[in-house]
Amino acid sequence: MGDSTSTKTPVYLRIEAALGERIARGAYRPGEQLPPEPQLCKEFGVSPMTLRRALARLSDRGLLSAEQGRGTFVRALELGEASFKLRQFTDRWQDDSVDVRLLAASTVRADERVAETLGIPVGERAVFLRRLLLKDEKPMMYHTEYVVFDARRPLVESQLQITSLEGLLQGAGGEGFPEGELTVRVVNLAAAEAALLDQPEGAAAFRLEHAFHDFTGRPVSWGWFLCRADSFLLRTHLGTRRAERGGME
Amino acid sequence: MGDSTSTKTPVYLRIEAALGERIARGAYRPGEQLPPEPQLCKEFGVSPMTLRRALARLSDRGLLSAEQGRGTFVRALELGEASFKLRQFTDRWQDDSVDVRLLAASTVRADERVAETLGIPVGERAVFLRRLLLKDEKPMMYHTEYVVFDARRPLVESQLQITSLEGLLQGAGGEGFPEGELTVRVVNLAAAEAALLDQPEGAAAFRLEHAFHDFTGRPVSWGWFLCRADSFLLRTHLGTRRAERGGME
DNA sequence: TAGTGGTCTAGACCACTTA
DNA sequence: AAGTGGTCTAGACCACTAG
Repeated sequence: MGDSTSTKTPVYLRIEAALGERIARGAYRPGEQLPPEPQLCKEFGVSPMTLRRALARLSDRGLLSAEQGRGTFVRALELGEASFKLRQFTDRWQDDSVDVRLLAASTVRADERVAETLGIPVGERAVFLRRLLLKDEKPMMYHTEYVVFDARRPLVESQLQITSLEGLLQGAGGEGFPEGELTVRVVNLAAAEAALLDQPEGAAAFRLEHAFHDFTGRPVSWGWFLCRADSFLLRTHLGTRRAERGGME
Repeated sequence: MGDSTSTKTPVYLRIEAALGERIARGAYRPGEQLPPEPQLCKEFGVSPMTLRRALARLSDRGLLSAEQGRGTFVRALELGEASFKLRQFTDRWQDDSVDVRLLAASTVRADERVAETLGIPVGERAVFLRRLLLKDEKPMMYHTEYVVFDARRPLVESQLQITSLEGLLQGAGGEGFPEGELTVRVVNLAAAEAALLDQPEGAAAFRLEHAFHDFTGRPVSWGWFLCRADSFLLRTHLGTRRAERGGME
């Protein structure tokens, strides 16, 4: 008597919720062993596969750890298990008040760093792009990007037409490319960057670097976003509570 | 030719790898529909449940999206789907060369901010802790923490005995508490903080804030780590390649 | 209506741990 | 040997989408 989780919810989700609730309330304590699967099957009146589906999800969430031959145990909360989704980082800019202003678009000769990152010879041509992203007229992100020049692929044109953040996030080398790496660092803004972002020189900022590759593994694009410290953060919840749904709060 | 994934690998993992490979090589392109499940079952010679397990994992990884009644489709790579694991953030400090130095341990009267965050009246007693974390004698993180004072729970003592980073990450309010929130921001270091971290004043730094609750949802602990910009970053891979395993690279 | 994915069953067999 | 979790089967029935 308790959970009247609208009867249409799949059984495995209800079991997941029920067990998560017990952990949250302390009925099952960290380190404790859960009842064996056959017993839980009887308790919930389901087949092994269904029960295991619920347990697997709880394990994925880091709440349980199953050890073959020993049992299933409640895991103590570990900071290291936390994971941050980039989506929340940019969610608030996903509306019409966001403006993408193209500051520069040209081809340049690759210097040493660009050449190495893009896997091309020094001096080779590369597309160079700079954008400023504004929300309600206020600058929020400053984007720099280098794209391998390829006459057969009209990347330049499609890139130039990007005027929304969604387009930029998907189009930043991502259009159809299957591999990418992202790195988040923290930096002090240089004078020019700070000025564009309407921040004092040396202000702290996130630096979100991205690199994309094509189907053969060759680099295609490399760049980074500088994000104002006062407008961006990463947040996550650790533990039993259900993950945040939308992202609005 | 190709994958001789040691014959002991479970079938569902081999199917996941095989399909992921096709996406990575461009055999299945973003937006394309996958063959229907019955066909894939025949191709791989497995039962529906096993195939679906592989598909479910690929969906979880963001490579596929299944739509009931329509089909299963290859998803284009989206920046927003990226997720960063905090583990990598701290992994490199998980050895014996890390030293935890206790700078302060006392009880204080909660000021307005502490009181609000910990959910106690202003002026109530709280445990105050400051630690400096060093690696090879070099300061890396600066930790500040407030813990609700509770005479029945000898948190203070157990906290004082923490001398390893592992202990601190698990013990930072985490010991047996089922809920927590983490926030990553970027800040400029104040003079005192910078001095302790051997950085110039105003240097950019990560600020990892943590808040923990007990089984009834009441706040127990609140604090934050300041992390040198040159020693910390968050990195992730987007796309088909298998997620990094250990964290060492 | 035909075809798709989503859930669930009631077992089987295997791998591992503990005693 | 007994008990644990891990994998897998060969179906069933349902919900949804499309023609």
